[in-house]
Amino acid sequence: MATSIHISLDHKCYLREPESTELGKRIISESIRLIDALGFEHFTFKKLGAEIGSTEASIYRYFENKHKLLVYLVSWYWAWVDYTVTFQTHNIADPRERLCRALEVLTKAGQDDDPSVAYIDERILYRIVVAESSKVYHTKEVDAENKEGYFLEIKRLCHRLAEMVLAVNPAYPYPHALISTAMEAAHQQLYFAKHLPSLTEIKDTQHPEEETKDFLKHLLFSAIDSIQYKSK
Amino acid sequence: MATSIHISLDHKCYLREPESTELGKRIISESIRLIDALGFEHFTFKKLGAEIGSTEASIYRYFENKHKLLVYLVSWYWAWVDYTVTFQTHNIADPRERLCRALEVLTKAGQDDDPSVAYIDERILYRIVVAESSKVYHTKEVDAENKEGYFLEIKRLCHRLAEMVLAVNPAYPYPHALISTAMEAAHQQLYFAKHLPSLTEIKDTQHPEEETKDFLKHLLFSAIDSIQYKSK
DNA sequence: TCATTTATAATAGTAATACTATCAAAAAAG
DNA sequence: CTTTTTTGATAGTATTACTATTATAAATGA
Repeated sequence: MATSIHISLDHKCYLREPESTELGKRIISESIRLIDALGFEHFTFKKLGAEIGSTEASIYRYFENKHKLLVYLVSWYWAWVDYTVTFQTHNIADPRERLCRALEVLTKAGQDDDPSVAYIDERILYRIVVAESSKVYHTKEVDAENKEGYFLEIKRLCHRLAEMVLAVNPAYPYPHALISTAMEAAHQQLYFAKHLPSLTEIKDTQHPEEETKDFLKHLLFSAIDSIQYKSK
Repeated sequence: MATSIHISLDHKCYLREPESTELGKRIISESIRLIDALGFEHFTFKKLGAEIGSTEASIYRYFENKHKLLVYLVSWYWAWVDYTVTFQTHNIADPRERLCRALEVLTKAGQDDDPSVAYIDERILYRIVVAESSKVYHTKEVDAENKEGYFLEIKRLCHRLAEMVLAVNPAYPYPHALISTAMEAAHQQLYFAKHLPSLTEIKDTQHPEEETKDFLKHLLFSAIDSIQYKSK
């Protein structure tokens, strides 16, 4: 991912497009740093304003509230993973290998050294996604926000991966459920490894992403393969 | 579960034991109703006070803040599931059948018609757990709260189920990861079925718990069985 | 039973959060 | 170089998340 790419979202969770201005980009890049440092509940627009040498009021011109900013960050992340999965799998003919590669991207999305967008630190963003992303849809407003298209990016990726599952075995009956479970588990297991280690065999030392990938690979392929293959 | 049982927690996330007084019990039973109705972010002690004809200040004598109240509710839920799993599986000799039964309890914990504790509506509590439980450990305070023992109940259940996995196949290398994934997925898939249906094949119509159970049963047993059996 | 401890209700108050409004200055666009 | 747009500075409001105080009510215990 050496050349610069552009990730655009399928919805407008913002008031003003943050990538269109200098201030907007600073809001994004510093909010990533600050949410990671403080945790989402302790993060406020006032603190962010102080951090970037601007004011609360100016930030409110870009995002209605901090929840919508989180939606933006998480949606951006899923759009980026979707792009990366597509890019990394497009010339792989074998369905099993393709799904394997996709799982690798999914579990190693936090390892990227070569950021594709200058003002977004993907490694820190990944930590935010692991720790906070479930909050974007665990709200009373989930149905209204779903209608607004706020979750299109994760749905698109889920569907793409589910199709890869079906390419391996068209008879597997729960491709989307399997993938959404894996997408959540990829983050959860890393979080558990770090904070609640007795809930997982994954160790936070060494290469937790690698171990998570192995666990998920085995989980997915045994589920897919234990259904007798039937072509469409 | 006809006779009354007593669920006690392994930690003190409260200031005063709520089950020891009339007010304490009203705090628990009405907070369950109110969190379900408003969602956790819109829920406040002031609103709860109004609901139960008491005051904010009185509630603060039982719980330091609303987060600790949620910890209490979710811990109670896991302790109750743990109790139910133990009760429902203790005379089943066959390891596979035992794990099956446990998975059934896990996915159908919201179906209980015959509440074991008078002031706790387990069906509503289950909805709260499905929608809000991940928030109890997704905070900056997770490590400190873990030290205080706030997550002992879920860890105990996870370990119990992991042992059931090992009883089926002692060679399976990720029993805790598998179970923690399943515990989370049981709730997530129900939530997705209701709010983000394109992420799952589970339908919210009819019997989503039954479908979730089938999905998880297949997922777990294919993972466990695809490792060659080796006895300890 | 009465004295004493303890729990609750009522009220008030503070600091922080989550915003909204106004207006002038600066920057960008035409 | 004028007009529009964006930002910064400031102020202000309602709500949240508490803490403190005191009077009363209830429970306890000698």
